[in-house]
Amino acid sequence: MELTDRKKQILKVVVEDYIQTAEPVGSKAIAAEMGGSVSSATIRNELADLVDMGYLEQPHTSAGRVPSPKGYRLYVNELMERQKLSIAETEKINQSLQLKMEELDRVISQAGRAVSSFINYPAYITATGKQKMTARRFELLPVDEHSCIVVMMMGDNRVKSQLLRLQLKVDIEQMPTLVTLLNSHFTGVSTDEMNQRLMNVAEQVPPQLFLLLSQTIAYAVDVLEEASQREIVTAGANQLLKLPEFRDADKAHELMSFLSDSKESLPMPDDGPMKILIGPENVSDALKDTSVVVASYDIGDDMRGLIGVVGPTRMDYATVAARLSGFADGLTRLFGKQELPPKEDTKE
Amino acid sequence: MELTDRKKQILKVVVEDYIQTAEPVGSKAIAAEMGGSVSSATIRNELADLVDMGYLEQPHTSAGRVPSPKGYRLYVNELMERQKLSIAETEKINQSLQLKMEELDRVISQAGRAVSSFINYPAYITATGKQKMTARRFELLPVDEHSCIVVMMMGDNRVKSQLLRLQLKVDIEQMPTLVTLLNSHFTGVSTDEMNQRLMNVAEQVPPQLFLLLSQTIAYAVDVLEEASQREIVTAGANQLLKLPEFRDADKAHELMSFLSDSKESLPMPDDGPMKILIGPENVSDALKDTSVVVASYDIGDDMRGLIGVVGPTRMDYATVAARLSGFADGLTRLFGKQELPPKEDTKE
DNA sequence: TTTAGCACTCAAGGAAAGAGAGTGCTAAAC
DNA sequence: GTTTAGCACTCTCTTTCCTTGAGTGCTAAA
Repeated sequence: MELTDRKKQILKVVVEDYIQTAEPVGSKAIAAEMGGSVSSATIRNELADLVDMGYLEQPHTSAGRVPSPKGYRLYVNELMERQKLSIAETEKINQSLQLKMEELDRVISQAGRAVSSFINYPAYITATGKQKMTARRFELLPVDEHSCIVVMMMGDNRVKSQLLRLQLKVDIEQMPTLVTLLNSHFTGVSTDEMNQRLMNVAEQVPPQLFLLLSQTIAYAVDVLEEASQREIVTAGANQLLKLPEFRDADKAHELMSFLSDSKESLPMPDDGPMKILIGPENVSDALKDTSVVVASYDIGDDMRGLIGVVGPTRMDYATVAARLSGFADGLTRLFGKQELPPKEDTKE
Repeated sequence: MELTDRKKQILKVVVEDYIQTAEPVGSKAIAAEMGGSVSSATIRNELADLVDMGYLEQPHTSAGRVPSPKGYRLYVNELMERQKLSIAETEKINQSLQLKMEELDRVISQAGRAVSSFINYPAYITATGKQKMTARRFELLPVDEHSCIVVMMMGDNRVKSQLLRLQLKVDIEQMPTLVTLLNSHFTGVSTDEMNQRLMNVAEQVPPQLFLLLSQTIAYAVDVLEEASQREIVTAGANQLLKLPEFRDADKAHELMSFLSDSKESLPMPDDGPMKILIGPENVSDALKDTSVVVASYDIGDDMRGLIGVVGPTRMDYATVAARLSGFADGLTRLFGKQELPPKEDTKE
């Protein structure tokens, strides 16, 4: 059977109507929406065809039609009109991204909340480095006999620091030696390699310095490993409860638990600026009845973030896609503008 | 009318039964649970009295009895047997607090999740300084001509640092002057005062240094203000959906939105190690039908944290109280052990 | 003061009936 | 061949009514 233009148009109407009302769409309503150029009986014939072809489903014999995942897919690929954001909306997005440039994590979690509250679905957000994070530079600042501050600059120019308590007193004069050693042997290499090298220099360094050295490396390894593992933040899960498809507490609970406990299995496509996954296209079982829209944004050169929203398959794809890519652009701009000064290597 | 011992015992049975089943408790069940020493008819008489006295309520004429807030209050104050944690439970709590001592924020949010998942109710957690945070020491590390790292140690010995981009080139030789200035004029004072002093020194400092100085102070003010404002983390809101009193999506949504949006109005008592607020004893409207149990824990000398759980008035107060104080103790121990080295002032 | 007995109340659950939305099919019209 | 009007049919949803059963309140006796 052929998918005529009229069939497509009807499909479009069904999808858009159903997205709004969450109620099966009847032939009469479709006829009305199409301007009365054809009668409801004609529509009925077409609808029957569309059901046969798998684009629509019928909850029961005497109900209207509901789009199938295949129907949504066609809609998203061909029928949907790409929406443009209104100036007001763009304005609002940018406003909600007027974040002080603090720590990356914090910015991200705030952005996640902003996305969720603007799109009205639960959102998740993450920043992932394309490669393992390494240290670029170390510095030790003596505080007193018992403690010193370790400062580490990472590959992405973020700086982390902490107070270290010294187990053994260390002569302040020896600090520079240690810093030189740190910067020459422990920068630009993986955490495994750092541990390795620590072992290697063990004998060349006086014991009380070695203790401090290994504390420093332990700290560095911790921070680096945490930084290179993607942290996923979710926000706005409670938005689900407003949707008719999640009025059932069990369903809502299942999805919300998934969102808060098993974030790792949320879709993380590694290509393209935006991806839409409809119902069964999702791998995770918990998402089989939901759709996910994910967009990516850039953080400097070698990092990349993802923002996604999760909603019912009956999702307003056009609006969500438009807004989400608005946010992605906003974040790209945000990071491009303020962070990551020119990347000259500064190892001495 | 007098509150005889038997009445109290009956009240206790009603509360404990209702806590478990969430169903109104009938006279027959109570009689059975009391060992058959009295008949259900006698219980009925007593129940009628307890209703008159306001300790119990009757959903409708022919239903069993349900504790009123006043009844819960009496139960919590007098009747409840303080539970001790089993060794296994203590073990489990300590295990879940085996957190690497990273940034305070991160520890706290992880602890919040642990609390929630161990107690099975939504939890909130916060760390609040008793006083405004101040800077204790500054350091500037030149990176290259365009940037330097600012390191600041705060009053609680936490260290924060960030890369600053310089608008104007700064002579490296001049840095020490600036550091001395920072440490002599901008440590130990409020952020307002810092801004004030910045204005005062404006004329005594060469312009290109002043720019860097003001960037540094701006960063410091940001960090300090953020550190002294209580951040409240909530976790496990989805636990609500398992409870029969929140099967209704609207109710659940209302409370969950409150928990995620208006955290500031969660109960934050400033005295005593533990506080239990039952139903209408809560100030916030959104919590009028729920109970809150809050415990406090210590972080070093001048900071103090709060963990609370939110649940239905029908909450297993004995267990929750025991577990929560187990967590509070665990956190106190955690912070006492690792953080905050001896507090000698190290300003030069 | 306690208890047995009994009539009474009320929510919850199920069956039956009616309403309404929408379909599928047929036969006529274009 | 396609479109349309007409009509019987199907199925859900809502309402109503009835039944059931847990639990009470009251009375009178122990």
